[in-house]
Amino acid sequence: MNKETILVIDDEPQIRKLLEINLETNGYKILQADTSDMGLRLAANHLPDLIILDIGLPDKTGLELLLELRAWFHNPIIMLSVMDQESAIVEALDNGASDYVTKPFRTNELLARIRSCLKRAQHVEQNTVVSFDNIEIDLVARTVMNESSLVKLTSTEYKLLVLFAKNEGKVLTHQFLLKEIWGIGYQTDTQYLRVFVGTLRKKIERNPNKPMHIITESGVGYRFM
Amino acid sequence: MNKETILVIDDEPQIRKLLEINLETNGYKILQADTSDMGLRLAANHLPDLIILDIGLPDKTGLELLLELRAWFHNPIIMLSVMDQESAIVEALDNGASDYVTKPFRTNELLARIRSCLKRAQHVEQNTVVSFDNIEIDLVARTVMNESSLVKLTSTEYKLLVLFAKNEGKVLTHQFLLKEIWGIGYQTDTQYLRVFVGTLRKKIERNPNKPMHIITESGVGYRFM
DNA sequence: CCCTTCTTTATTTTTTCTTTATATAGTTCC
DNA sequence: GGAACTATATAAAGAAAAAATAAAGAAGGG
Repeated sequence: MNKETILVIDDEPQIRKLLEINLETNGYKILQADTSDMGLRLAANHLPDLIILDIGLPDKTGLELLLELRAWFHNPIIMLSVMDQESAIVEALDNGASDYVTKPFRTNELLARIRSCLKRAQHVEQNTVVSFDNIEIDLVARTVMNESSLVKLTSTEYKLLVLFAKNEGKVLTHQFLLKEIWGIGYQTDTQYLRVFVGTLRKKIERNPNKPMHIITESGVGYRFM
Repeated sequence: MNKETILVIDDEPQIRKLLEINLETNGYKILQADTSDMGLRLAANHLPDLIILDIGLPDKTGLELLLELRAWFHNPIIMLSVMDQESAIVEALDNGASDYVTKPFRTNELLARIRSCLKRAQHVEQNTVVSFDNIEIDLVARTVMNESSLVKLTSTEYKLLVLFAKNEGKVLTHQFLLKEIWGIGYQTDTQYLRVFVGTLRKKIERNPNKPMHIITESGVGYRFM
């Protein structure tokens, strides 16, 4: 799984260092900014999964930056502040902050709040469905539909189909396919491919004798359309 | 617009009164419970938009109740507690609490956190009863019916079935299932799964030899339909 | 101590993979 | 264009892997 990226916007180096150590040991990738300008630029360029934003910045108030970010940035933003002033908390939360933590904060609590925010954000994630004409592959559910009816594929057949789908239009050589599915050392077993391409065609082609999706490139390999 | 309903579960009458006044003047409809049993019942019957849950209840710890609620209740739950212990906060947040506020709390901050939670909750439809063909799972009562007769499941079987039901249609890998039910470190004990899937099938499938609900995905895992 | 549930082991059954044989299609070269 | 060759497709059998089942032993709770 990919590391989640967290952007820390804070002008105090010791806070940044503290967060850097703690976040990195917990498996996050971390970006740092000490001004709101730099923070905005980093956020736009890297689209972090979460932003930790200090309210007291030199060039702009954290609240202003929060509003600018919220115009387009929809991932969680956790506000950080020495101010334990209720009105600041209320204002931040009402303007789109996902959470508000006052300094000095407890590391484990902050980490738990980060996890909580990230979990919530992830929930909205949609299914990744790839379709080609009559075929529909749902990579999350790991299902394949042919003319809207569920196709039963073995694990090798599924792997092969996904590999084809990910390289739509390209010619994939026998060597490449064999290496990807069976690993190195099987690169001469072209017959495997013929058998599996055969069964795949039976399962997903409208007319397996006249394949429209898995095209043979004689002497080279196959191409998926 | 309809008034949003908030359920307060707390055994201290003065806290409930305080919340009642503040929430009602802010336009919320409020329900009150002073025990976890009553809280659970009210939650199931009224499906409130948000729950405020005190961690120190007479009959059950707030964390236990949180876990029971989270089996089926997906709207925000804000934990309330006199305990300012970091481990309690971390535990609550990691087990599905949407936020955690320590007593004595500031009213406006709590209201802001309520607004924040309600804003991001997308009001997903939630059922306390999930059914599939001949199977009916009551997540509140923790009971399962097959052809309208009660099925006796062990706690592990129940957990497995709920996990399946919550991921209908998706292939769940052996690894994932083992991690979710038995925890990390059991990820090679595929045989456990076979045994438990076997007993589950005997209890919920019309014809356990031709399962229609728990489908085997050889080499990968299982899929619930 | 009994009963329920969980864990292990052994055995059978099912599914998938690999291999072989043979038919069919495609290429090359005359 | 057609024979000779090469590459591909298909079918099917045997081997291997995975899954299902049964049942015995262990653990834990009342």
